[in-house]
Amino acid sequence: MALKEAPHYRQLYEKLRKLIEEGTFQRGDLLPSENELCAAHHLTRPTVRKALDMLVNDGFIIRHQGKGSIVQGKPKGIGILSLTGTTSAIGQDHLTTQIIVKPRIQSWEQAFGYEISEKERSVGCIYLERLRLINEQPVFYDITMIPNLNLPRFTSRTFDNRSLFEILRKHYQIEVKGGEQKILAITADDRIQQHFGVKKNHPILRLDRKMETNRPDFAFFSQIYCNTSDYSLIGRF
Amino acid sequence: MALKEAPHYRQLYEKLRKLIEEGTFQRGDLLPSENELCAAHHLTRPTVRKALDMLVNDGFIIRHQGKGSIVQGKPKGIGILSLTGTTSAIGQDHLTTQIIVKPRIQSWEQAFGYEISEKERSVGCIYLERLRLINEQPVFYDITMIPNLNLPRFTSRTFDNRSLFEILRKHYQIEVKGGEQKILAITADDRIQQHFGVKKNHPILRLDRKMETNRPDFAFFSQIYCNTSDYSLIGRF
DNA sequence: AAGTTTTACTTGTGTATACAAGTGCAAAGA
DNA sequence: TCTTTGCACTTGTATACACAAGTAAAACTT
Repeated sequence: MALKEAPHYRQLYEKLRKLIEEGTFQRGDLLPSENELCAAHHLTRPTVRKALDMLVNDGFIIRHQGKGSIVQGKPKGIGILSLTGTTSAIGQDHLTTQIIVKPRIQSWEQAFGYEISEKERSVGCIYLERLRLINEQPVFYDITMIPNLNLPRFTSRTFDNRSLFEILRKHYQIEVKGGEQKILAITADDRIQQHFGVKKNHPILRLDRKMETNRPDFAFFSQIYCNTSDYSLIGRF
Repeated sequence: MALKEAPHYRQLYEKLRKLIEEGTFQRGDLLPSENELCAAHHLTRPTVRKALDMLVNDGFIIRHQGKGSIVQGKPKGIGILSLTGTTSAIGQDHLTTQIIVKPRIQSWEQAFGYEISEKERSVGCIYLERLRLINEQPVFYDITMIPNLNLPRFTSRTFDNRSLFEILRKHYQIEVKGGEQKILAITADDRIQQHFGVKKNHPILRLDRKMETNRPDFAFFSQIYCNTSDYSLIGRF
């Protein structure tokens, strides 16, 4: 069962996306024109335009008629983790991750209010808890549950420096395409108070999320507690 | 200065969107096939597909190869977190709006932490405050600031039943295409305590948003307080 | 030198066509 | 009767082309 090759427009999208993420194209740069991309990749304009449309949708570029495609840079926050704080931009340097509960396989009946299928229930889930610190200050506490389906060696991987999304992308070709989320404000309970070092009644943001992926029947779930007193969440919609 | 007609794919998108919003097409229904839409509207498939692509992006339909375009209904509970505006959140029946500060023109220097241009500053902004209730229970309090640019008769319009987004769409052909937001959890201050009828230290969700529109240099701003104790925000990302 | 027009680029919209690939059902076969 | 095949439908991908419309700079005119 050979993997079918991705369509051309998707391949081009991936290439360009990578070039932007790696910084070859910087914010404010002009992408090669559509016709140049056509020639370079032996494609026709509608195909090239489809790839560019995807980049627009994902916030990597904007286009101006008569001018060209202008690079915006990596979109901030498609999976939460972009923040803005009193201290300005946060490079990944200042972000550290502590694994509170190492990835382990366990049973589950549901996931943060989201229903799971019979199959997902029967295979169990990969469960982990992480604490994220920015400048040594705890900001996120997240609990993740992933159906234990075709993820070899997952529990033995390291999560220290990379985001979960990136690991899924690189090693398993799983791309988060979107999802559903509930957001609410709560007060910290005992456990969260401890992790965040805050007092009773401290306001905390909670996100319950279902992440949908490029695999049609594969989704996973997270519950995330955020201390937003110094770093608020930012994102695009 | 005649208004230029919208492109065909956009017109078709509007038509289909309306049919879905009005309930002519219900969740689970199949839309007419692409070829049928071509014949009915005298368009070619690429044009029709572009309209359908937009409906997919906005969550109104999904498509299955070999089957057809399946109506999803109005994008879910989203309200605040997607482009459709708050009125589609619950079903308009249970949602009422009280205008706390009627739309008025006033000066501004900035908008909830977002920078504004010199021109925007000089023309002033349309300012309004609204309280939204779900089943007679106050849930949202929002402050909106809109640059006072080419919006005739705006301050005299009624906001009772329609969302702000819809008014901008219908009367000014302004469509919110996306935006940026900051989300944080806070505790209710005196004013919010009063509006929501909650105690001190009650956790409240606050969103500071910049809304970008189809007009390149036109954006507006909202700050939204949400009492999420009974209704949590639902959204897609 | 300053203003205007032209020109050569860019992206935006739209048509016409072809074939691939998934779905569901009806007809033909065992 | 049950299974398989085939067909008619659907959406997915891709080519090739044409013209509209916005942008910027070169070329021309005054």
